[in-house]
Amino acid sequence: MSHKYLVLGLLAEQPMSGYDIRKYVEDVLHPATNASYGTLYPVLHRLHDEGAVDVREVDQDNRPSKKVYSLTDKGQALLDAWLHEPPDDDKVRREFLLKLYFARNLPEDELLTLLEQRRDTTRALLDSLHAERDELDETHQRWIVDYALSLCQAEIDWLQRVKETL
Amino acid sequence: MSHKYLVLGLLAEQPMSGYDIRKYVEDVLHPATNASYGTLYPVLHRLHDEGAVDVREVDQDNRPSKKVYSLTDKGQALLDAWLHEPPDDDKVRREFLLKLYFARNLPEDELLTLLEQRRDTTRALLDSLHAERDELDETHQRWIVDYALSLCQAEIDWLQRVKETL
DNA sequence: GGCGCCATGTAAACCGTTACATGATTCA
DNA sequence: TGAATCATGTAACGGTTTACATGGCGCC
Repeated sequence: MSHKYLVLGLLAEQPMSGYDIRKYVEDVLHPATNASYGTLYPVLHRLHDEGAVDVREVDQDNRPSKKVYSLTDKGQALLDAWLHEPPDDDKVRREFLLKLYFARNLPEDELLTLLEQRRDTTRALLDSLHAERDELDETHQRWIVDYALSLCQAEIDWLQRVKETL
Repeated sequence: MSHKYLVLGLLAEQPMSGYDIRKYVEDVLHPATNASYGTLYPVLHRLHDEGAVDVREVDQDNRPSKKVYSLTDKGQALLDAWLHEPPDDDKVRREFLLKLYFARNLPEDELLTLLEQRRDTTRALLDSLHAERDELDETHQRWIVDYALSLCQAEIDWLQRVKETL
C-alpha cells in the first residue's frame, strides 16, 4: 500500500472521494507521483479497515452519489509520523535515456531525430506546465510545478549540448 | 519482462553475466533505471527460452564460474525494432516532493530542515556524479552522467528558490 | 574472525496497470 | 448519436523488491 500517504496527505487537506483524489493527483501532483483508480480504491478500502479514514455517502443531483472520505485522528497521527521520517529516494524509469544510450551507434540522422523528438515533447510539457502555473494561486502548489519546470528546462539544455557532441 | 531491452541493449555491447549486468546498471545506468538480481536473472532465463540470447558457462580461477550471455541474431533484431519505436514516458515516484507538499503547514523550522537535508543529499549526489564523470572516457556514457548532473543542479537551484519563499 | 566481493538463483509478498463492468448526464 | 465526464469498483496479469540460500576467496 505505497500510496497510503498520498491518500492520507490529500484527505488532511479536505475530505474527498476516490475520484476526486485521482483528479487531484493528475492535475497537481503529477510531477511527484501517479496513481490509477485500480490502486486508489483498494487503498481507500484498506485505510478504512485500519480506521485511518471515515466514509460518508453523499447523494448528488444529476450525478452518481459519491463516497467522501475524511481523516480520522488515527489517520492524522499516521500522516504526522510519516512526515517526520526522512523521505525515501526517488524512483525513476527513464526509457528515453536508456534508448538514447543504446542508440548511440545508429546513423547520425536517426540519433538526431530521437533527440529532436524528445526536445519537442519536453517543450510541449514545459508549455503546459507554464499554463498550469498561471492558474495557481497557492505557493506550495507552485513549488511542485516549479520543480517540474526546472527539470524540463534543464533537460532541454542538456539535449542541446548532446546534439552538439554529434 | 520490462527489463528485457535493458538486458538486450547491454549484451549488444558485449557478452556479460547477470552479475556483470547488475553492476553495470548500478555504476553507469543508474540515472536511467534500476534492476535487482531478482529481476535480472529471470529475465535472462526467459530471453534464453525465447532464443534471444545464448549462454556459455565460463570457469574462473579462485572464483565461482559464471554464465556469460550473448545476443543472438534474433535478440539483435528485437533490440533494433525497439530502438525504432518511440520511447515510453518516464515513470517517476518522488517521495520527497510529495512530503514537502504535505509538510507545508509544519512549523517553518521543520520545513527548512527538510529543504536543507534534501539540498545536502542532492549535493552529495552531485559530487559523486562529478567524480564518476571524470573517470569516463566515452561520450555516450557522459551523456547519461551529464543528464543526471543537470537535473541535480536544477533541483539545487529550485530548493534555494523554495527556501526564499518561506 | 569477520566483512565484503564474486556469483547464482528462488520464493513470497507486494505493488500496480489495464481492462472490464456499469450507468447516468451533458454537450456538440 | 456519440463522446466526455462523473463515479465506483474488480479481476487478471505482470512487474518488482526483499529476503533467503549457498559458498569460496581475499583483506584487515
